[in-house]
Amino acid sequence: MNTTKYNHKLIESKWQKKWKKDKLYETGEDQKKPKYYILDMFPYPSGAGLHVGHPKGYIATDIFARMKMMQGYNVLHPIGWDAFGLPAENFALKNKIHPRASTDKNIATFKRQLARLGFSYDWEREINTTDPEFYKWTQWIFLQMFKKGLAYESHEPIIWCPSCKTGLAQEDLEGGKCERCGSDVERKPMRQWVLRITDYANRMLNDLDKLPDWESSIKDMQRNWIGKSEGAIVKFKIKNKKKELSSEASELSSKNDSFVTVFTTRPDTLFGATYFVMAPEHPTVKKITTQEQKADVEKYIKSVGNKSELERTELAKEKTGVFTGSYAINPVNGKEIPIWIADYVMMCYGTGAIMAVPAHDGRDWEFAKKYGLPIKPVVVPYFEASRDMKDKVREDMPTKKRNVVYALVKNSKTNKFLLLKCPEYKCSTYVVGGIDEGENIVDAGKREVLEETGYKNLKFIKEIGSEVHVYYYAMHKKENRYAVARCIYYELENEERDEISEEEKNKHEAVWVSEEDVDKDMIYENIIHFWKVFRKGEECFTGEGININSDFPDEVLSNTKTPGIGAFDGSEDCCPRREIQNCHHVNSITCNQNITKSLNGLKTSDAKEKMIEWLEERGLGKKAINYKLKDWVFSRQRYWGEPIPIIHCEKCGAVAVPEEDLPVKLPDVKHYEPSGAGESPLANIKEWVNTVCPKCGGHGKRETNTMPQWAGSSWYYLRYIDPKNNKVLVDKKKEKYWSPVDFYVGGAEHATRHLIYARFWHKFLFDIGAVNYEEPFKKLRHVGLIMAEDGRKMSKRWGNVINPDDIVEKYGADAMRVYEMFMGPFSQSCAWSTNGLIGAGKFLEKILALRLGIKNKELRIRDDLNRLLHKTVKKVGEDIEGFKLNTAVSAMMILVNALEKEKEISREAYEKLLLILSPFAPHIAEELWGELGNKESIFKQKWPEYDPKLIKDKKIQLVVQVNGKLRDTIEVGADISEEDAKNIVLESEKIKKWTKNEKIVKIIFVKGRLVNIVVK
RNA sequence: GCCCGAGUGGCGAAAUUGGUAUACGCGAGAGACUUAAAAUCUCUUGGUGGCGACACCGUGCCGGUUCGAGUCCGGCCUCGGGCACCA
Repeated sequence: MNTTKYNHKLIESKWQKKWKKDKLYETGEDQKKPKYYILDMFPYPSGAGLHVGHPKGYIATDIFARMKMMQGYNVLHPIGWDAFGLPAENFALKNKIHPRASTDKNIATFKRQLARLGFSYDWEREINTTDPEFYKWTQWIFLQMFKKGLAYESHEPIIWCPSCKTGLAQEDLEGGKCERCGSDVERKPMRQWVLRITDYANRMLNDLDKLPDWESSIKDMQRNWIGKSEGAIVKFKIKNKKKELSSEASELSSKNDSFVTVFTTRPDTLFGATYFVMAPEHPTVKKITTQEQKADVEKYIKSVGNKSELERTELAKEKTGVFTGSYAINPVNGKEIPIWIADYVMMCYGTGAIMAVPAHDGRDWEFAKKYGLPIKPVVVPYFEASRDMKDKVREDMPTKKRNVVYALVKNSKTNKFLLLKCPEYKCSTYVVGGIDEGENIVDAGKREVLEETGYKNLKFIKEIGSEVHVYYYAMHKKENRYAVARCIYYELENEERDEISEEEKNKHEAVWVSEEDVDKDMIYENIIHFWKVFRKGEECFTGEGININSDFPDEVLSNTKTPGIGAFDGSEDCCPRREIQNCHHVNSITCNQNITKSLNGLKTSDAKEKMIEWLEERGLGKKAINYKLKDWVFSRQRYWGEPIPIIHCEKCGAVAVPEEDLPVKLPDVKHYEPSGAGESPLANIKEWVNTVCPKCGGHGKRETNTMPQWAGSSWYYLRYIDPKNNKVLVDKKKEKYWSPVDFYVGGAEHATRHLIYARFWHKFLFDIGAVNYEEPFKKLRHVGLIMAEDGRKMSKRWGNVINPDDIVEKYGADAMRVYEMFMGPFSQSCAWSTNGLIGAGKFLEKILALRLGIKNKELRIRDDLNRLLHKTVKKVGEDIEGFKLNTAVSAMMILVNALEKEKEISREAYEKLLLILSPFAPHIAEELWGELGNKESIFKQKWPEYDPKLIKDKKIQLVVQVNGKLRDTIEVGADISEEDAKNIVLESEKIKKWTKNEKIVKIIFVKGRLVNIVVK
């Protein structure tokens, strides 16, 4: 190589062959060395092959892995194939080839494409989820779950994709449609296997806090997905309905009444429950609908059934519903409230029924307004003076309760509002005053306006919102005030006005303010609150506050005939959903002997607690936690997946395939199209299906459903550690050394599926003692997409796909690697730019050209250049560690630009440059390294070190500011003292210009950085 | 509606976490080499004013804290991602 142009094809293939031959990237097993396990989310080998966006993450991990190798770690950096599942099967169906054949072909393509980029994967550890030796262990894990009761059969309606002809999990939906084909999905009752992931919901949620090196956005997404809500379940008695409705006669249900249970996060608002709503599919609906309402209800249920899932959620703007004719009894006040059905209540969340509190829930409010249902406020906003202010409540002072009126007055002629400006507090308020004993609030407001502003003629318009409570310390009265404030809105009839007293004049000034400026100088939240309510119109109050209207009536308190806690027996009409019935998370509050008679005056959090206590004492409800996360629907009625290792026997039921019989191999079939009848194509292979029951030896039939695409990926990272072990899924000693994955990199789209499933399986494996750690992935980073040059996603549809093969062919693997790292922050999505790629190529060519200036004999490197070299070594190392690969590249560019200006450069400097470049551009670095006469691979070298002493600048540009504005920079010694700096700075002509006529107030000195002269 | 994240030149983006805003790269313009083009090299490149040194403005918008704000606080606007009638 003599020119600056280099033949990338030649050197890339040369070194790829050599590295392979020398087994350079074989994983070390010397457990005395520190280990580093760096993992990419393994690819799904689709038929389309790779585009340039796919390898971005692999390039980054490869750089990281190579640096760790050079730093002396045992590095595990494996790759494999996630190849079961719908996409592969649909591809095979479309192209009329067997999925086995198409999958093998796709893998070969992917492998070839990846190999060209020169990755340091240890191919000895390659895995493939469709390999029976691999999925044997996927099946084994399923069996362990089955044995622990975590895998169970269910017949509940599930999401069904009519186009893919299979059941799906909640996670397989995207915007209410099938994530694979975009079809509208249906609900279909069918037999299915389900994994009890909800049992792990709380642990998965809490343990997120143990993962400081995960991106917080992904943790937030998981928290959101798990969706924990704390609250209570409450039983509502159905009026005039006896237990004969119940399908089962429980010995605990000695009472004859029938109940419906709701879940609520706001038990404190139970007194405001003025009606009751069930989901249209709720099993109890049929039983409680009265004869008169039957026709309406049936018609409504039918109309809801015709709506797709999507219409019902996203597009349903207006709420609809219908009265069932029955009433429920509100347990806290004995009131009869109508039971409606409405499709804004979902069968799939909570208990499928709600208590409606229109005063404090937006949806209930909307519904109540539409259907004229009563709205009863039971919580009011509460404000306490904030901590820093002088009016903070004082424990040592008495408290006086007062009823207060806020008078909001508008002059319609000028469209302005009357406010009082208080100079003392630098704020404005409405006219505010106490209501005298026996005085009407409207009159009180008028009186106050007259006294404080002199305006005589006001017309009452309406009251704004409901009352608010304010607690503060009244300085002038030396007492705490608990004010119950209401706001009355008046309009000015005419501008007739009395003189007001001098005293009032001094306190505040009456001003008229336009609508936009009303809240400008308002500082008290309680004052602002009413203004917001006034402007937005009537809205329900969903926040926290103080309870009102919440007295337990005597007849309810004295009623001893309340049902016991035993009524939570899970009987169907009580609570049809398992999550609630068998809720493990219930904590009983210890019984309180004092009878609670009212929740009035309690803050929301206290009111919740008290209410739960009250309900629990009477067996009317209990504390409960609900999750959005649903159990994982785990069976697919399709061919291309791991067979579920279960045998059905008429006598013994579902029986596990004995472990020694694993794997249950996926049989070869001619026709693998899904039937659509809710059976997998495997059902047609009689000789495979019919078998012997392992338990009784009688006739058994194999389970014909297969596992979903996400099964293998839920544990594959463990198999890399010990890929050929045929005794256990992973040797526990090896696992202890290599686990957890130190660094995991992949797409953010896996935040709520793969990463939730894998954490679930891992925790299960931990529980059964198969692995050593509770969490699989220590550090997680997500890779940003590469968009096409036109800013759209790369897709066949737009014809904007760039194939890495073409890029490698034309510009070389190294240029592509450097460019993809340089294009922007790793996790951010970014558009491809061919010009940018060419720029990266130029950078490599510059390095190539530099070698012509190398002097082999001793060459003293200039101090400033040497400093830059060491700084760059430091920065590149730290940036790789912090995954700031774009700035690592830019740092190297800066160094190269500086070296380029030199006529001669030292061999040592050049070698250091090559060492830090090598993870990014392994082929060219290895080639140049060899060209210098080195016999051993550059990747066997030690990562270069920098000298911290050398890095320190001797001279700095001292920034000189006057009043924060840059006026001069002066070169000084880096360790200049404050005294010297000030003296030098004040001598500067440029600075004198700005300071000569001014008075210097003070001088700020920041060591090694700047001087700021403050003048007046 | 709720939960994240982000708004900096013509573009991709930097900024030692409160201390010279726009590093590095791309693009553009001018010049050198060339018969010419490509490639390569050199210079210029936030805006306004000025021949100029220089001055003023400038990190989505408004306000605040500070000697000093792209960075911190409060209130908006816009875009991206996730969830979504979640009771």
